[in-house]
Amino acid sequence: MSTCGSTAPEKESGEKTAGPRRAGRPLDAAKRQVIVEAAAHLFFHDGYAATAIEQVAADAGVSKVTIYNQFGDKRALFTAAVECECEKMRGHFSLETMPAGNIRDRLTAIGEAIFAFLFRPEMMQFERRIAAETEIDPAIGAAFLEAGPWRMKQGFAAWLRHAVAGGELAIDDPELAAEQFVSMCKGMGDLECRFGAAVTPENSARRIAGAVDVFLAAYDARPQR
Amino acid sequence: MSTCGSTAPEKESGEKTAGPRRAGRPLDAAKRQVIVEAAAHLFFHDGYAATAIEQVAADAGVSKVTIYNQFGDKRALFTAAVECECEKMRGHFSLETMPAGNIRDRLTAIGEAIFAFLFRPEMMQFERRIAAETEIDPAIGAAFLEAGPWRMKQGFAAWLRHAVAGGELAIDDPELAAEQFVSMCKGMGDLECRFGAAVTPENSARRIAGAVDVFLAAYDARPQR
DNA sequence: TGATTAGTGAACGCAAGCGTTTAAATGAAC
DNA sequence: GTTCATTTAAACGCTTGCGTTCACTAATCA
Repeated sequence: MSTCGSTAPEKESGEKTAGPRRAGRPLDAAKRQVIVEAAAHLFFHDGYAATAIEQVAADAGVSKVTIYNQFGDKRALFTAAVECECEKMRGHFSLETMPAGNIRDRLTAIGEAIFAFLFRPEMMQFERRIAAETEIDPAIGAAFLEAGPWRMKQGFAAWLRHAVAGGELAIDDPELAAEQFVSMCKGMGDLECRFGAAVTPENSARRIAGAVDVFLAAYDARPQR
Repeated sequence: MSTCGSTAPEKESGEKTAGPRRAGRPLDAAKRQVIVEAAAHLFFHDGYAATAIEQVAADAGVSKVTIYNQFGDKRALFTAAVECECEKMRGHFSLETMPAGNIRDRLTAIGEAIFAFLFRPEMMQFERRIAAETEIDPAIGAAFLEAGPWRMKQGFAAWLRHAVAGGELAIDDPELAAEQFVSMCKGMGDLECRFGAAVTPENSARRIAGAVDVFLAAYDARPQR
């Protein structure tokens, strides 16, 4: 459980501008946290429009007025939920703990890890919602790209650079190569998932194996034959 | 302008079941067509929830009651709009008219055509909407996959098989290879577009060129060196 | 202790929008 | 020409849900 929201950067829009010190009872940070958590769950499960503030209040065990007190309006609450989720995402994925082995096995493991991470139902839901809301507020989409895909791409590109330095791979443009590998792993599974078709484990395995094959055909520094 | 809707298959839900012949004034097929057209525009531009039936009626130059007469309710109208759009899509993309040249140039041309087709703003909008509504009605997503991505994949796989038969490419699994090529062409441009980031022509060109390079490294039947 | 602010629960005002109804006009079939 | 269903315009009922107000209680600062 992360602490996003409890130390939120005090935006001016709608939220009370907390000066050096205010008289009277302070805002309850714990409640704020519970509210954001409940809101995130509902927003990303049911959608923005389909989520009623009253329901968020009920789930959070809090009065509706408290929500308006803390966030100002529904959009601000949604933004806070997105920030919270992005914050969680930042910590979630890392390539540090990948197993050893030859380059082929390691790539396969990475492909599987990426796949497992991206294709979780919650992640698909989250992506769908963010995409829908990006039209209304582009900053939401930008925050997601920064926290998720771009960050991941940089991490994987760094990993590839390391393998290049070690003489295992020969890559001119690691960023591009990173995109290519991840894209091939996803293949059409991406679309199928988003549009409600079942993605079978066999298909996924085939895609990952195929991605490794093609990737190594292009970038292996010491081909087997 | 296609004629989708005017010869709709007379679903039982909400729509009048037209037997062999009914007495009185028949439903106006031309109006039905105009309504679907207007509805599609609004639904895919503003979203399902944000589209008011009254607005559809106004845009179509038709009474609201006529819409309820023809379609029954809002969801049925949306479904009709999706079917109409899918029908249009079926005719739109073909690889028949690709230019001649060596395999490298032809692949590049195909990559560019695919890219141009998929990244049109209307297409991105359409995809977003369909994804959002798939949760409510999975049949909508399935219809889209059938009419769009899967169809396209089959077409491209057939093209690849042809190139294999001609001795230009060496591919075991053309369906998988088709996915890989298209996925690499899209790269992260897909995500960036969906989440509101600008996709520069330079990046797109780089992705397509990179896709061709990697694809040929893996599948070229007669490598240059 | 007293001022100030947050939290609660209930009620309200208000706007949007779906789907229906009415009464009159239109148009196709027989 | 009669018959019957569709079309139209306007109005209505109804639901949902945002955001606010009120009276009251609880917590914190000075």
